[in-house]
Amino acid sequence: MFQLDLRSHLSIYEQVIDNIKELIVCGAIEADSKLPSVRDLSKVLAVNPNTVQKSFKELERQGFIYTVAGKGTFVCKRDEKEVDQESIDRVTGLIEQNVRELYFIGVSRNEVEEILMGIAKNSFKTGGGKK
Amino acid sequence: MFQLDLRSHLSIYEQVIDNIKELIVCGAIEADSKLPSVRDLSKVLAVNPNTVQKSFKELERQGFIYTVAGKGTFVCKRDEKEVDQESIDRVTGLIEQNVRELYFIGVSRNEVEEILMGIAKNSFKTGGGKK
Amino acid sequence: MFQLDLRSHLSIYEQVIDNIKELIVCGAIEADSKLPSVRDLSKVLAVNPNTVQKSFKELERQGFIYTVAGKGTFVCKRDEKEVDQESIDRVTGLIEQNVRELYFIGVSRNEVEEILMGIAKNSFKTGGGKK
Amino acid sequence: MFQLDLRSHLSIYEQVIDNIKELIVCGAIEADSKLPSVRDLSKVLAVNPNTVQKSFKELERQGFIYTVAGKGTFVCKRDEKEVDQESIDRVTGLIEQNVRELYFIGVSRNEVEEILMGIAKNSFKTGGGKK
DNA sequence: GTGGTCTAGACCACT
DNA sequence: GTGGTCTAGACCACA
Repeated sequence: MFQLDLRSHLSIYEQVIDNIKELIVCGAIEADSKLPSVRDLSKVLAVNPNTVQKSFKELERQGFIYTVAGKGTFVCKRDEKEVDQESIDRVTGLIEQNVRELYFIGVSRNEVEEILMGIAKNSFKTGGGKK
Repeated sequence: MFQLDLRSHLSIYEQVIDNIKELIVCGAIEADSKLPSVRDLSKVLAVNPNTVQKSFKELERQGFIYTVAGKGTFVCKRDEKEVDQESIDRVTGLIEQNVRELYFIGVSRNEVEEILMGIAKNSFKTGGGKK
Repeated sequence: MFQLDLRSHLSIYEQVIDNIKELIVCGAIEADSKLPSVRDLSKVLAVNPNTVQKSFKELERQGFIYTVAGKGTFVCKRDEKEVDQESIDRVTGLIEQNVRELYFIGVSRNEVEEILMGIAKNSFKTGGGKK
Repeated sequence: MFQLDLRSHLSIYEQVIDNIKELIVCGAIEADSKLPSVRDLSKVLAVNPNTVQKSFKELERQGFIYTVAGKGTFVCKRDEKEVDQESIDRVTGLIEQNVRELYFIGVSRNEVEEILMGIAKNSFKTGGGKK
């Protein structure tokens, strides 16, 4: 499914969150399809089940998955979620942070703008938009 | 010079790094000018000198400052840092991921574009650019 | 009769209890009228008969229904349930606690009053009252 | 500080959340004062430190406390929090649930209204309002 | 078999 | 000493 980077400064459960989120967001996992069980995924990743569960809990809190007791964990449909300002702010903050990092690296203002405009256009092709 | 947010979940030494980077990148501290000493800065910020020392070490490793034994710590010229295409690609990838997440959350294409334009402009004000 | 929310974090047998209670309290099911059998209801709801059985047991324990061996399960008359002051005090205390939390969150007095008025009216429509 | 009810159907970490929240909301713990450490509280309550930490994490998420790494956990000032619609909805939902329970117990509509109005007035005296 | 909770430890970074 | 993370188990209710 994906691999963990044990040397990363991100904790394991954060990596699990990011990886699953990416799989969901880019459409690699279909809506309402079942995720691997906590136990199975923990075995595959060779980590403790509690760690995986912590990730699942957070993913549910953020509205990416839902759990059905005794059945498993499933991917949310996009349409079912109302646009959540908190999430928008959170992600916008992450982008700002990354843009600052671009400046730190030494990218000029114009280049940053080009990068952002490029992303706005390309990501639309793959990620789609509301209308 | 700047203020720390003790409540932030970023550790103090990371905040020190980020703040000094910010000051350097936006030009508030000129190239080759001297930074406050570890002892002075630790007093101003009311933190342990070890914490400041750790931040300076990391800033030096990242090529933002250099130390002259017995003299102090100084800011590197921007040109001395070569623009690292690999880093740019990595960060650009992260931003793309975040933008996909925005689409998934339900943000429309136009809104995403507005957000990106807003960041491009605001981050320039505070984060500065190469030219 | 009613619908289950498999995604709810309330267990199914609790949902069955709540829904039947609701139907009884608002008068949708008359006193002494017969409830669907465990088997029938479990088919309609597409759940395990044991789950429905468990709900009926609990509803009987709480005094909402009674069973006649070989005949079926029936709804108790409202008057047969005595109003329990202790329970009222307990639940009232919980509501007071919630209201304090609203104030702490920063809701103004007027808004709290509006919220309470709204609940008093809406819950009557669906939840019903004694007379 | 408070006591746990091991026979309650609420899990331990939920009881810890509710108890601490109540202490904060009714003003028993002053703003910016330090809560017992995770380890200490876990000893007092005779539960596992992880259980207490789980409660603290959720309390922080809901905006009642904040943590300072290496220092401890502290109570948020009310003024620092912007009114959070999500929290209002959550608490309003809890009140609705309790009101339904009142109807179930057999309280008449008029009595429920009286109870709610009484709470609105009394809780204002102790809990205070925004203006 | 599923997720949810909990225990009794451990190690880490930070203050 | 503080919170944050993680492990390797265990038990529970539920389906």
